[in-house]
Amino acid sequence: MQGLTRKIVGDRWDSTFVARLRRYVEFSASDIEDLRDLLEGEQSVRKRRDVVVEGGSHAKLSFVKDGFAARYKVLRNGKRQIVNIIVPGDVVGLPGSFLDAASFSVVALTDMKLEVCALDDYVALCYRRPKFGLALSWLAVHEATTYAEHIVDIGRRTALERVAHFLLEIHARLAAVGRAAATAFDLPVSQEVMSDALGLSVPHINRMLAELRESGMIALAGRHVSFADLRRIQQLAHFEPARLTRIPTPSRPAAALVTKRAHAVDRHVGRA
Amino acid sequence: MQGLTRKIVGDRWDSTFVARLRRYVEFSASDIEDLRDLLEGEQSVRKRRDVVVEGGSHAKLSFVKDGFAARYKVLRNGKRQIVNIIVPGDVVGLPGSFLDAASFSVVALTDMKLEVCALDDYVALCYRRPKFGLALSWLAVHEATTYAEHIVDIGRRTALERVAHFLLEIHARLAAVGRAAATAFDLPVSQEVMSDALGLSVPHINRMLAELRESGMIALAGRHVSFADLRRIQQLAHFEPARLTRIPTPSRPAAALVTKRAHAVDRHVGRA
DNA sequence: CTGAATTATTGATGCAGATTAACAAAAAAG
DNA sequence: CTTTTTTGTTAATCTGCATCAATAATTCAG
Repeated sequence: MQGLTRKIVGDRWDSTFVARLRRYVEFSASDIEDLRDLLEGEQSVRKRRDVVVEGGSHAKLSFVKDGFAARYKVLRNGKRQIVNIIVPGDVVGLPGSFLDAASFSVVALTDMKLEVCALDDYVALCYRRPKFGLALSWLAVHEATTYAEHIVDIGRRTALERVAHFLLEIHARLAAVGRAAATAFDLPVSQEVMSDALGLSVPHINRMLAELRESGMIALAGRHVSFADLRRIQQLAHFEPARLTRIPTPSRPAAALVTKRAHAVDRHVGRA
Repeated sequence: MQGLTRKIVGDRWDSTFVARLRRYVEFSASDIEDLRDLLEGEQSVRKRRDVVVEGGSHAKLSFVKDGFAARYKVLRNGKRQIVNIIVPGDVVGLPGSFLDAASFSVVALTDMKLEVCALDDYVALCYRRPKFGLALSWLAVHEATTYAEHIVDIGRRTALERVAHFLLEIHARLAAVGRAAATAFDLPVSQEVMSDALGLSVPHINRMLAELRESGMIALAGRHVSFADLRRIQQLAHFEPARLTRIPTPSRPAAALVTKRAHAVDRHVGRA
């Protein structure tokens, strides 16, 4: 059952997603082999179509090889909130697989290429190679952190700061998987999408972009964004890149379990 | 190394947190034993103090036995955004353990009791019992989903809806761990905290609470909240409880890995 | 190449919610 | 019980951004 899969999958499938997983843990060649065997082949999704992630036992995990998507929710009043922009190297299907009702949907913002595997199979792999379970945890935590930053964005930043922060965040995420230059990138996203991601109206997004342009912080050529002065815009946006640690390797197999006394934490109050 | 730990920990430590983990996977008595052995003892944190989660290899996971906390970030302009309210049964230390710099902090909103274990030890346990790695993934995904809902809240709901949704969400989370009645609960949280969680000003929170009271949706007695008409307020808030699925058990040890053809997804567009 | 559909841009108007400032009511501290 | 600190409540004013509306510029489909 190996040869077949590998042939369909091709030889350099591992680029984006394995690179992503390797940010969290070290994987051996045989680990990667095992993962590769789970893949059911490449899927394409057209721009504007939903990326389907059936619930229950048919649930799938999809690794984004190429293209952009957005996870969103539509309220009864018709407003849409985009919760996350999905970029190459991301995994689609995590929340979807875990919740009965798909309370969130995912649309392709561009044509996409996905590598799909069944959640059940991935879980089985985790039992054989626990490393993958941990990698999944890290991935999920990383995603949660992205969401957390998004909350700060929407909750307490001004419109201008939000837009700036949004651009910087996407840039950083693309750069992390080698899809962006040092100070520029392509953002295949309309202003309407940005407005739904940032909780602003389209006209206002437009004005803020204009302001960033006029103040010389960014340059726009179609949907190519470049940062004129990275420092300055980072400062404006209160942006700080997330530096994540890797999963501790089990060097000491079942580490010394020293029992410690319970003690009160003694630190200062948490307000500024 | 067992007996000692167990004595300190006490006999019914498992109530809240194990109940929480059991929402995701089935655990045997011996699984629980192993987890228990990791615990370093109970910690107390006083109201208004930071819950410390050292980074790097000293990272700790803390299981909240009792009390409330808030994960937050303070911007340079002095504004604070609370990203998540932490309730009994939650785990503190996930993002903190994974990121180098503690970009978020956690304050105790009330006096708290925590059960602490070293992240390294938990990781080691995951290698021995992969189930725990998966449980951690589910926990993290669940948390991410909570965050996602919070983004929708702040991004696209009116102030009134936000406050209503906030109350309903906390209520649901408390009810899930047996800390709330069917239509009432205690919310040990000041209006300032609510304002920082919901991205609103304190006076406005106050008005919205008053409005909910006047319209007969809630009753407030000090910090005891009760819902007069659950349906109505749920409707107002666009609230739908999250129903999560459990981790598929590896019934078929290394499930049949059938290779499937790559095929394009064919569904309709994702807008309303 | 041409009309249709998105997407971007700009302006005028209104309102939701911020801000500021008191003051009342509770807790907490002493 | 008194003082201090924290929390809640209310009101007056101001503003950032939504909303609505119209037009230009693109992109897409045939």
